[in-house]
Formats: sequence, structure tokens, C-alpha cells
Amino acid sequence: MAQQTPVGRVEPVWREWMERWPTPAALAAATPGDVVRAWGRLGYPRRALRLREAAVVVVERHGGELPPDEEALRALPGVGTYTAAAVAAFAFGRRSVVVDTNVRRVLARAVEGRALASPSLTAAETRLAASLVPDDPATSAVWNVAVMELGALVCRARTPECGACPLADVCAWVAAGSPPDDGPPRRGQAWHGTDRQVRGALVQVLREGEHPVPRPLLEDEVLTRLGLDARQHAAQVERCLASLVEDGLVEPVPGPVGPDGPDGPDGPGGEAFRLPA
DNA sequence: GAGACGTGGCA
DNA sequence: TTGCCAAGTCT
Repeated sequence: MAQQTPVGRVEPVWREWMERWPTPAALAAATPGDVVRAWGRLGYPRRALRLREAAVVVVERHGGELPPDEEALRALPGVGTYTAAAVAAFAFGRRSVVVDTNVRRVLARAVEGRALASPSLTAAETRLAASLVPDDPATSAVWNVAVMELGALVCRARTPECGACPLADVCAWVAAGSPPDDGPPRRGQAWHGTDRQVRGALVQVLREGEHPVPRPLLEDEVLTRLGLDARQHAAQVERCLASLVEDGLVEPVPGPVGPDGPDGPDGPGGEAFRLPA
């Protein structure tokens, strides 16, 4: 849940989630629609599907208990290098190299003297992080969480609190006078009218209602909510809806066949959509 | 390896 | 207000 999402926003959803599905077996028994709905507005709802899929794999291949080694964790849907390392360290006390956005920023500043880490994780950063993690497993886990928390709470991206930082005395960035980022300007993600926005709105509409929504209603609702011109964006909404079905986030159901038959007012293609059962 | 993939809060 | 950014992963 916390992947690319501030922990403070995750916490309430996480609490409800864990109460409803306390074990992998419980989560594995949920439907995709259940988890997408419970995911709420955390964003990237495919993470909800993957989390459920991971629970299924845990039940089928690991006896219902999370495996402790990084390789097995990494094999679970939605679990990448960072998450596998974090779980191995924080849940199982294993020695691992946890490199998240916070760790990357702390090392970029303290060691390399730069204001921000590069846009994407490099092999050199991973090597640097690995070289700093203590050998002893228990100590390494403390190191990993400490560097992460330092980045999250003190060595923040936009408002670092160097006056409260335990590394200030040895920080290369502070020593250099805290120079601004020298990299190329970061590309802000366009949003209005993007597929991302349209997909989000489609899922949002379906999450709000309990019943399948006929295609025309669904598409009109999304266009209206986003303030998009139907003539310009109708095809886009169609395409996004298809992509959501492809992703397993949305399920088509046959529309009611009226007195005019399947090719009546709602047809052809007069089906409805819902979150997957 | 670049690009896709949501959402909301804060400066 | 606009833009940045958040415990990344997958293709």
C-alpha cells in the first residue's frame, strides 16, 4: 500500500484492511472487486489486485505464511526489489539492502553531496547502499529502518530539517553549502485529460455503486465529472475502459436485453460494467 | 530502459 | 495556484 503513497494516507485503509483480511488465506478468498473497493482512493488500484494475487500464491505455494527470504518474496505479484528487502528486514530480521526513495535521498545528500537522488534508481546507488549496511542481521535491520525514517522525517525532499539531523556534521551536502539540485528539471506528470485520469474516474464511479453500470451511463458520467468534451474524448474513454477490463480491474457483464432485443437501444455492445466478482 | 500507472497534500 | 512528490512495480 505504501508503494508511491504517503504512509499517513495509507494507515487508516491498512487498519480496516487488516481487520477484514487478517491472514493471507482470508485475503486470498476475497474477490478482486472486494479488494479494489476496499483499496479506496489510495491510487494505483492494480496494487490491490496484486496484493490479493500475492495472497493466493502465499496460500498455494507457502502454506499460507509469508516466506522469509527475498527471492521467494520477490516472486510474489507486486513485490519488487524494495518491498522484498523491506519485508525480509523488518518482518523477519534478515540482512537486506533496503533502498527506497527516502534512503536514496539520504545517501545522495550525506554521501554524494547532491540535493536529490537521480530520477531512477541506479546500480551505483544500490552498490553504495549495500556497502553501508552492517553485516549483523539484527543491526542491519535497524540501519535500514533508521535511514528510511531519517529520510522520511528529517531529511525530507522539500523541507529538510538539517538542524535536527544527526548526520549534519558529516553530511556532504551540508558541507557543500546545501546547493540546489543541479540535474535537469523534473518532468511533472500531465494529468488533465490523460488516460490515467480517465481510468481513475472510471474505477471511481464503479467503486461508488454496487450495481453494474451500463456503458453509456458510465462513459457519460466520467466525461461529465472530468469536464471533458465528449466528441474529443469518447474514444479515449472507450479505450481506457477496455484497458481496465484487460487489467482485471473492471468486468463486463451482459446488459439487460430489452423488448427490442440485443440490438435495441442499448445494443449492440449494450453491456454494463462493474468491479470484478 | 523509458513510460505507464492514481491520488491528495503541501509549499 | 500550480507543481512537486510520496515506504515502486511492471512491461
